[in-house]
Formats: sequence, structure tokens, C-alpha cells
Amino acid sequence: MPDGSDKKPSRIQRRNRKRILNAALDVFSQAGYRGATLDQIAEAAGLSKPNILYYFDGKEEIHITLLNALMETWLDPLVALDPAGDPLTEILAYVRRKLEMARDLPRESRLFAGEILQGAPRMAPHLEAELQPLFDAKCDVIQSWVDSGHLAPVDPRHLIFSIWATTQHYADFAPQVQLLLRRDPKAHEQAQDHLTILFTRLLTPAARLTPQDD
Amino acid sequence: MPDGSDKKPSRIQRRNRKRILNAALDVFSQAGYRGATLDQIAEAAGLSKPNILYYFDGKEEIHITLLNALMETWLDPLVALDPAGDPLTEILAYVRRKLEMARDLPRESRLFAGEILQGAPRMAPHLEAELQPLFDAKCDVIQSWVDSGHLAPVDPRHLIFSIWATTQHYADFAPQVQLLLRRDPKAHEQAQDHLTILFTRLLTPAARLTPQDD
DNA sequence: AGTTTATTTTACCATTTGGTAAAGACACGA
DNA sequence: TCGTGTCTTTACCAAATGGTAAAATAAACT
Repeated sequence: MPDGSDKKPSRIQRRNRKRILNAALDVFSQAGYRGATLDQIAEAAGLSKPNILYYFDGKEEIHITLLNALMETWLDPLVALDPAGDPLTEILAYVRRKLEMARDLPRESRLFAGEILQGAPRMAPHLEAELQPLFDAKCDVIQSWVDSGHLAPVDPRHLIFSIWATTQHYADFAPQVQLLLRRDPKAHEQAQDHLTILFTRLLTPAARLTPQDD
Repeated sequence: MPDGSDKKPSRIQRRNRKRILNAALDVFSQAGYRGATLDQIAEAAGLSKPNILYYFDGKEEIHITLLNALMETWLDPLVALDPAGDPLTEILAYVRRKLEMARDLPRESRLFAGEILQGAPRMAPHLEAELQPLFDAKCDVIQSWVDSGHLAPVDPRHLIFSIWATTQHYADFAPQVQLLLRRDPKAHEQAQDHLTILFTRLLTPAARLTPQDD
């Protein structure tokens, strides 16, 4: 039984576990945890339901596995925020990366959003152990940038919230966004321009306007 | 049978329908549509399950009723955005109202978010019929403010998305926010200050910095 | 090839869940 | 107080769902 085992997985195991996780990401992100059924996941994966339970102990283990795998990817852009880099450049790069993730990994974004929306029942430990320290550390970095005058005064915590909110919005509320933008294929570029302007104007400490002056 | 009827509802009917809707808002917003059960709603409402089905045709009708009732409340602040008012004041007032709604009506915010997150299966018509025209109209208003130089250049559509995203974030991602802010009771005021600064700096057309100049 | 191990299928099961039928309790005007 | 319509409960049910046992099949190794 390969599910909870510690032996090295075979080729078939790796392939089928990947298939299952990919199918489960489709289904969970679209229907939520309770809304997803093992039958849906099985069909999407092209496997039978008992076969799925041969690779995973149960529905919850699949969900938790997805969440665990997601955490690393999710925090990566914030980890990459470099205290030694140029403040505004670093933050704008963070915004851009997050927006690209909303475009390229919308299922992951929705999986995360759904989990938090329902009180983070299966993620609270992760948030506390991994997100919290990282968040605090990066807040300190941003605060030091503000203190040294390289950024306009801003609350680092709410700045980060604003970045998360504005970028993930394009993935989590995609049906609404696409309706209101009439499925404009340029939406991503427009959003990127908008967010760049938004956070540039927020964070540029002085003489930030009139780029076409002398 | 009072559910689909057109007669005027009795006192008991009004009271129990309200109880049910309030309980259902609790349950749906916390567990999502499929995650919510009639038994949970019944217990939260202090009624038996068949009694609930005496007042509503079924689970879906309860959900739809909630969504319909929500739409008006939800769009209200945007409706109130006054083309004749001062541009920046109007938009900041809109931000403030949305943030207050995130604080005072978090269940409604999460119900809405969950519905959109899952593809808006029961709300697409509403969005098309009510949100879309309102959104377009207000985008025109904001665009005219930009064209007349009363606001700094900005894409009205993405500006509205940013307002929605940043304000609703505090309701929809409350567990995460509260963890990272360590349940700071001043969170709402801080968020309001932050968002005021964010959108002021974005939208102030000229000489918006150096408030302590000559 | 033959044996062992890994994988998949078939046939189930218990619980949960949305929903119904019908009897009973209640309110209220005549 | 009686009857009529409103509300509530009791006792169910069929389908869906997460999960299991064990037989059957496919790989892998000797």
C-alpha cells in the first residue's frame, strides 16, 4: 500500500499520484472541499474511485496534500523580496510576480481562497508556522525602507494585504472580472499597468509625479 | 403552502422566514453552498428540517433568496457614487463605505465571494443584468473625472476592481488577516487609513506630495 | 517460465443528505 | 366550541457519497 508508506515510489505511482492531484486541483478549486466528490476527481483523473483510494488515504488527505504543495509556491514570491535590492523595484517585482501567478495558477489561487474563506480549517497550522514568520520578517524589511526614506510612509502589513488582494482578485473573481471587461484579451497587461501605477504612486517618496518635467 | 405563494405573509411567516435566512447566511457563508446542509440550517434556525421546507421550496431557493437580497445591499455604495460630487471625495467615500460593509456584513461578503469563486452559477444573470450596467455607467463617470483633470490618469475599471479587492479582502480573508495582525482591535481604523492613503496618492492629480512644502 | 509484488476492478456497505407524506398541534374567527 | 386553515412534527425514502474487501490483472524480478 503506497499511500502512507515511506518506500520510494514507482514510476506508476508518481504518474498516478500526479494525475490525481491535478484532477483534484481542478475539482476542489472549482467546487470547494465539500462540493468536490471522489467520483468527480476519479473521472477527471481517468481512474476508478477505489483506485484513487489506493494512492491516497481519503478525500481529506488529497486536499491536505494539495494545500501543502501549494504553500511553497505561494510564499515563494514573498521569500524572493530582497532586503538588499531597490525598495520600489523589489515591491513592484513582487506585485508583478503575484499577478503572473494569478494568471498562470488560478486554480491554486482559488483553492487557497476557498480554504481561507471557510476559516482555514486545514491550513491554520501552516499559516502560523510558515506564513506568519515570513510576513513579520518582510514587514520589518519594508518598515526599514520607510524609515530610511526610500519609500513613502505606509503600513507594511496593510501594504502586503493590498498587494495580495489586488492581484489574487483577478484569479478568485475571474468570472466577474471577465464579464465586466468583456473578456478583453489585454486584461492582464492592463491590470499590470494599473497595479504598477497604483503601488508606484503609493510608495514613491518624493517628486514622484511629473515624469515629463525638465 | 407559503413558499411560492403570492398571498401576504403572516406574522409567523415573516418571523420564521427571517430566522431561516439568517441561519442560512451563517451556514452558507461559512461552509459554501454544497458544504451547507439543511440540518445545519435547521438547527441554527431553531426549526425542524421539514419545517424549513415548509417555508422554502428547497436548499437552492434559500440560497437564491439570500443572493437576491444581497445584490441590492451590495451595489448600494456604488449607486451612491455621485457624478455631481467632488471626484476624490466621492471615491474615498465609496472606499470607506465598502470597508465598513466588510466589517459589518462579513457573512454577506463571504457568501458573495464563495458564489463568484465557484463560477457564479446562481448569480450570472444578476451580474449581467444589474452589476454590468451600473459598472459601465460608473466607469464613464470616473473616466470623465480623469478627462477633466480632476483625477490623475487611471483605468476606471481596474480602479474599481482594486477598491473591491482591497476592501473585501478584510472580510473574505479574515482568518488570515486576524492571525497576521494578531487580532489587533485597531485593525479597521488602520485599514481605513491605509486605503485612504492608497487611493488618495493614486488619484490626486498634481502636487499631491510634499504636504509640508511652502 | 514462474513467483511475487504492485496495481486495478468488481461488488459492496454505512452514513449523510435533500426531500416527502401524512398525521398532529395550534390559532382564530363564527 | 366548533371548524377551518396555518403551522409543526414524526416517520420515512431514494440518491449520493466516502470508503472497504477481495478477487482479478498487470509488472517486476528470479
